[in-house]
Formats: sequence, structure tokens, C-alpha cells
Amino acid sequence: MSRVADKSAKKDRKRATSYDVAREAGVSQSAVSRVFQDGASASKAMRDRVLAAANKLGYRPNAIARGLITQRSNMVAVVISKLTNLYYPEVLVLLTQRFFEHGIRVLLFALDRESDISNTIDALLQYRVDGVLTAAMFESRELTAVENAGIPVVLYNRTARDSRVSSVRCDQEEGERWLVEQLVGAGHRSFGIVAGPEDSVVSIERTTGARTELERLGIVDVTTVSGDFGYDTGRRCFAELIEKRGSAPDAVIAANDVMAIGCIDEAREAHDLSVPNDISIVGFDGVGPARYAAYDVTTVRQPVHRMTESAAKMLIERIENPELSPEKRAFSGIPVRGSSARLVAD
Amino acid sequence: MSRVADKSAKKDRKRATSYDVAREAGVSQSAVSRVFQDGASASKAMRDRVLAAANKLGYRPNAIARGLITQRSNMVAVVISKLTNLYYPEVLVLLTQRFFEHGIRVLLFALDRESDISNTIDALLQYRVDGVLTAAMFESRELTAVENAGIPVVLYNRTARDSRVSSVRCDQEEGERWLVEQLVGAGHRSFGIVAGPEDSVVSIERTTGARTELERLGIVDVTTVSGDFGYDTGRRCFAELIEKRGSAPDAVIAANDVMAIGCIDEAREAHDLSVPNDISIVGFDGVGPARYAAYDVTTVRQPVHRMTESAAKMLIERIENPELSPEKRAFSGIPVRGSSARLVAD
DNA sequence: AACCGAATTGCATCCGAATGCAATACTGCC
DNA sequence: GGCAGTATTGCATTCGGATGCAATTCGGTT
Repeated sequence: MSRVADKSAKKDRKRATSYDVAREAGVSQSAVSRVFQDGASASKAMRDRVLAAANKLGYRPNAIARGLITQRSNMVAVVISKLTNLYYPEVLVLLTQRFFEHGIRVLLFALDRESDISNTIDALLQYRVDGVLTAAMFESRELTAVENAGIPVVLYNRTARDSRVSSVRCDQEEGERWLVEQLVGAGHRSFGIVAGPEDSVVSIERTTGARTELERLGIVDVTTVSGDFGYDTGRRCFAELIEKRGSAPDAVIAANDVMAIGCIDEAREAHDLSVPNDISIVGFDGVGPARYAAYDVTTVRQPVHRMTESAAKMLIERIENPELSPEKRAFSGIPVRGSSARLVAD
Repeated sequence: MSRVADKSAKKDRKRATSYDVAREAGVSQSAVSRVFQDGASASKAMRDRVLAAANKLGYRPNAIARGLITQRSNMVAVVISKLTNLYYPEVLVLLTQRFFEHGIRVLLFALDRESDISNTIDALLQYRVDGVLTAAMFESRELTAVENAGIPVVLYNRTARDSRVSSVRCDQEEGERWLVEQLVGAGHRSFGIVAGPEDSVVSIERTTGARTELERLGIVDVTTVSGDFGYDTGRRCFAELIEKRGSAPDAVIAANDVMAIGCIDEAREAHDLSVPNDISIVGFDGVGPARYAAYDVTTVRQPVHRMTESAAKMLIERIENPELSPEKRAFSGIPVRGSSARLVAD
């Protein structure tokens, strides 16, 4: 008894196939196949015999073979770029879990240099993923390459102006508008803007959002410098800002929390400024460290949970019904009144 | 000219197969297959004709079909658990890139509750991944299930005592030994230990490492509390520690940087203690926020770059040569002398 | 120009599961 | 008990590319 089990369980290099199970159970391969499907018809007796045999042999349907015949890999590609943002990791896990719940696996692609992108696209096309969710930059040319292959795409926190693609994003402009409104309302008149990488859509949306609103409110004293979303450049940018203006502005609007934190540290350590008494500093994202007591950054938190949920659902819908028209969903950020800035009283 | 290109490029729902390319180029399907392989023999003339046809049709070999016949999916499963650790995201990206360089794709699995694990294993077995790299808890029973299927496994930052499995880890004990030695050398005599989740191997290794060394040095005043690796529990743990002891210890050893940061904030804000004058606080990992000026945590940095490199290589080797015996590699952490603790002068 | 060995190419088959269709086994009903 | 109608089951084929083997072509020799 146990010897039989051992023999089949141990080191049986060759994995059991549906034919093996069929033979063991004395039924046809089609029967086995049907038992391991959802809607297929199979009598209880059949089901029991097959499952018993399958169990004995340690059989598991081969998803590769299944994918070949059904033309559905049940995999989606998730493309990310530099995770330095510190925000994405959470996104990634949440997304993976959402997809998993729907029986969909995530094939991960991490871009480093932009040159990787064509390799990446090649790879994901080869793997016949059912859909693509990207938080990285895609040229519209690349986007259409994927779409022409009939693969639905959902952009995460970016939109392609010229292309009709679905997207889920946080409304960066709206968030910045809130921040600016609060700061100006509290009397700040001169501003420093710390932008992110020049090629980051997110950074561009945030900084132009802020600038536009400042302009609308008649604020003209605005200086911009730019970093790479990281802590160190946050510090460097602040120093640069002071140097450029000759003195500290009333407030600094950083394109993300990490750089805001860098600014706070630089302001305190290197310029002997008190935050928020001498200067207000705000960020964006609502990452973990923004809550740390030493910073308590005033920021706009992205509703990651709802955003990932939404993005996953949006992609899955389009996989199941390719005819669905594109949809762009924008989520409002959640204002977080930290103590890194003087705001109008609530 | 362009019309032809358009016609084939646009919305041609059905993807071109090697047969299509063969027909277009007037050669056999095997020829096409050979052109798209590495070692296969094909004349230059053949290659050119096929590539031209393939290009015209937008052909890309189907990795699914290829995987079926070659018995190699060229995918590895990477399993992670709660990323709250803040350390793993970086790991994930680095790993993905390493594998990608070797033509291997990453199928990502994110565990939330432990119950997911059997589903996860099931899924990764179905996808016939060539290897598994896990940074999540695997029972040895589950490990053997995977290994019996002939799939090499590499554990990341954990080892299975009872099972012969390859692993790459940071030497947590050694790191703790350094921290303790430094602290005791600088005169600290009473200690608080802030552990992580009880089921975390990493946390266990770190705390027992610290405790063992403390014991060896004859320190008996040691109080332990435990959290979940997060900032909030870091704070709560510190408070709990004070309450439990009645007063603050000379030093606190936290199982990771994030909790160390929580402790620092709690010490300063709620207990009016100066770090490191009144109390020394150390962590582990060397995450980004540990470097922020407000904390500047004394810690041990994991050499993530080398560790991921090593883990990827180790797994790839075992995929290519399944007979390779298990290997356990431990990397020394890098001591980081921050200002969150008084240490012996260098 | 004839010939030998090496390099190319094509043929046929295989990987493992899904599925349309036909055959068979059941169910309920009169 | 017989029959229509439905639920199961098996057969044969399919997905797209890889590969052993045989057939063919090519290059270099003498």
C-alpha cells in the first residue's frame, strides 16, 4: 500500500498526464479532461474515479498544454519600471492577489533602462499573455503593437493622450490643486517645486498641476528644480532651490513623499529651518515613511487599494470581452493633513 | 506597399504561426522553427527568407507551444509574502531582471494569509515552472511536494533545517552578534528586544542571534516583546517595553529597521528620550528610510544585490543541471554605523 | 568532372489537454 | 416495458513548435 504510494509519489521525474490518469481510472482521456474543468459534464461516479486516480498519481492539469489549445494562457503581464518610487511594491502585491483570485497569474516584467522595453514587449507577446497592465512608460507605438496583437492593455497611473487605451489613475492634478489651495490659503506666497524625473508622466502631471493652480491664484514666485524621486535628490534639490533663489521659499511642493522627506531633512539639517514654522513642505503618494513622526508629511494619498482592485477588474473584463471600449478611470487622492505644512484651518 | 503592411499589421486577430511563415517564405515549418532557435543549422539564404516573411507577418514564436514540446517553460515562480518588510520590493525587481537576462520569466505569487500556500503550490505546479524561488514560508511537506515534481527550489533568506534545499541568505546571527558586541562594548547593560512576527524565520534568527550573544557576554537584563515588522507595532512595542520594565533599557534591538524607526519615534515623542544619548536603538536590513537624517539607524545592511544575483544564478544552475547537490550560501551583512546608537569607537 | 563528407532541408511525429460529434447510458413518462 | 429526450462518455482532431531521421544540396578534392 504505502509502497505503491511511495513509488508513485517519489522522484517520479515524469509528471503524470491526463492519459496516465485515464489509464489508471480505466476511462478515456477526455473524461479526465472534463473532470478538471468547470462547466463540463461528468457523472459523480466518473468524477470520483478520476479524482481518486489523479490523486494517486499526483496529477495536475498542465496549464501550458491547456493554454495552447484554449488560446488562453491565464497569465497577464505586469510591467513596472524603477520601483524607487517606493509606492509600487504595494501595488504589485495587491494586483497579484487580485488577479490570483480570478485564476489569473502574473508574469512580471521589470524595466530598468528604457531600452529594455522592446525586449519586454517581445517577451510578453511570445508568452501569449491574455492582458497587459503597465505602470511603466509605453510609447504609443509600442502600445499599438500590443493592441494589434489583440491583447487588452490597462495603464496604471498614466494615460496615453493619443491612443485609445484604458487606464486607472490617481487624479494628480486634483490632488495638487488641493495642496496649492491649502498652502496659498494659509498665506504662502513663494514656492519651490521639486519635480521628479523628466520622463515620468506622474511627475509631469503633478508639477504642471501645481503650477497651473499657482498661476490661477496669481502666484508668480515659483522656482522649479528636478530630481529622480529618491531621497538623496530630494535633499539635493532643496539645496539647489535655496541656492537658485538666494533664500528659502514659503513652501515646497515635492512631486512625491520621498523627495519631500529629503527636503525636510535638508531644510532642518543643512539650513536650520523649522518645518513647518519657517517653511511648509508637502509631498504626494501617502507612502509609509510619510507617516513617521519625524516627518508627518502633508500629502495626498493614492487610494491604492481601490485603484489596484479597479485596474485588475478592468483588465479582466476586457480579457473576457475584448469588444469593450476603452475606459479611463481617475480616483481622487485622499488629503492627508500632516504637520509638515501650515494649512488653512479645517 | 504600405497597404500590404497595414493589412497584415492591423487587427489581424489571429496571430501568425510558424506554418504561416513557412508558407509565406515557401519553406517547411521545420525550417522556420530552426531559424528561431539558437544552435540549429540554417543557411544564410534560408535565414533571410524566413526572417523577411516572419517580419512581414509579425510572427513571434509561441512560447507556450515551445514550452509544451521542450518541457521547459522558461518560467520560474517567485513566491513572496507580505511585503510590509519594505525590503522585498527591491529584491523582487532585481531578481526579475537577473532572470530576464537569462531568458527566464518570472511568475509572481504573493501570499497573504498562509492558507494561500497550497493554492499557490498547486498553481505553480500546473504552470510547469522550471524552478521556484521563495521568500515565503514553506512547510517542509510543501517543499518536498515541489521537489518531488523535479522542480529545483531555492530559499531566499530562510533555510529548511530538516530538508536538503538550496538557499541564499543573509547571516542574521552574525549581524546581530556585531550589533550586540558593539552595544555591550559601549557600555549598554540592559536590553529590550523587539521581535517580528512569531512565524517569521528571519525574525527568529535575528532575535535568538541577539539573545545568544547577549547571554554569552553575561548580559541578563533582557526584555522581549514582539510586533509585526511594521512601524506602528514598532512604536507600540517600545511603549510596551517601557511598561513591562518600568523604565527604559540602555538599548533596544529591533528585528528590522522599520520597527527600529518606530521605536525611535516613540522614544522621542512619547517618552521624551534622546536617541542615542538616553537610549540606543538598532535595527536590521538597511532599508531606505533607515538612512533618513531624522533616524540614521545603526543597522546591518543586507547585500541585496549580491544575494539576488547569487540566488538567481543558483536556481538557474539547478534548472540546467538538476543533479547538482543543494548548496546553502550565507552572506555577511554590512555594518552601518548610524547615529541612533552609541557604539565603541572604530 | 566525379566523388566524399558535411551542412541543409523536409517529413513525420510528438508534447498534453480541450472539444465537436457520434455513440452510449440513463431518466422519466405513458 | 418501450420510447423519447437528456446526460455521459469516447473518438479523433487540434493547438504551434521542436526534433530524429532520411533525403538533398553544397563545398572542396583530386
